[in-house]
Amino acid sequence: MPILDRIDIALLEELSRDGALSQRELASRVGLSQNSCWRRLTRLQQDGVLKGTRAEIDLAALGLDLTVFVMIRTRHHSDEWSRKFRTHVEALPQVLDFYRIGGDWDYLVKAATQGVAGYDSFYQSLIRGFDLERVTGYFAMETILRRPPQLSAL
Amino acid sequence: MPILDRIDIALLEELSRDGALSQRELASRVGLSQNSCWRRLTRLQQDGVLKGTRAEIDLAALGLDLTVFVMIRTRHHSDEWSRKFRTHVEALPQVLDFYRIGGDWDYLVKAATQGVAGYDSFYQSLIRGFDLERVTGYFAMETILRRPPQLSAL
DNA sequence: CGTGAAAGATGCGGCAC
DNA sequence: GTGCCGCATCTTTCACG
Repeated sequence: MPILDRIDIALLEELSRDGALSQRELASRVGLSQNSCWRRLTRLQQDGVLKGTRAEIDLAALGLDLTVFVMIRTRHHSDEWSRKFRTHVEALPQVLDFYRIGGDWDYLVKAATQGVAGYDSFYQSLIRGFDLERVTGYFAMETILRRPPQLSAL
Repeated sequence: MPILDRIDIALLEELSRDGALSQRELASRVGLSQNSCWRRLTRLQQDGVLKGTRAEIDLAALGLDLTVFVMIRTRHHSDEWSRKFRTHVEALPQVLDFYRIGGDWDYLVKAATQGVAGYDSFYQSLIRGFDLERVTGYFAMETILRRPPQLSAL
């Protein structure tokens, strides 16, 4: 685990808020010269702490206005069934995140669909051909908060 | 809702995979001149489709190695209680996402903590002072997939 | 939509401390 | 480890076809 000082933390927080910051702007915000800042950045990238930058897209503006969390319980736990199911889920374009979880469910899927109609067709594709014990979708009625990690938690 | 052609979609997909792409590289990938590409980008930004770019940080490399989804049901639904609860949750640094959801729960919180011990102290802070009917945390045993929106779904 | 051009901003790296 | 400085490259904005 790499050792990070306060300046590294500050760098990461700034970049996780705005990945398009110029190195000069970034350097002045964290109180470094542009060059030192650049060297820290390359180090953080090599250490694998910074894993790249992505543009954020407004899904609702594209019609993908429903976010849904789908909890799934299955009766099958063989490697082969599991592998097939993963391949099936990954092939569904509406899927954003896919976790194997503990507790009284097996999988959690986060998906974005075009309204409830889009969810229904997604749901049909999801369960087709797979023997699932229970599937429940929770619709996001309101996104209260969505933010990058607060490294002050460390 | 803005109208997007195939080139816009391709632009958005490229940038959602790598927000640090230079405009030259981006232009050549989608088959445009660098100048046209720039004009489309500024349009997409003004339309609010592109909402900025963020660096992605490897949480596990910082010790935040446990991702947990917390489902919450409450007995209180007044505006005032709701406002206080939201303020309380937003103040917890471990919180990444916070949704109000439908179905048999009221809220869903996604959080990152330092192991199970970190989750326990997060849980204690979360419930302190609030009368919650039921709180259940689902640990992510494995992150199978995490990806930007697949605009081919449109 | 493409081309060409020009000004200013930026990244990267060498160098000295 | 830090800051200073310069060059090559890139972004951004024109005018024009």
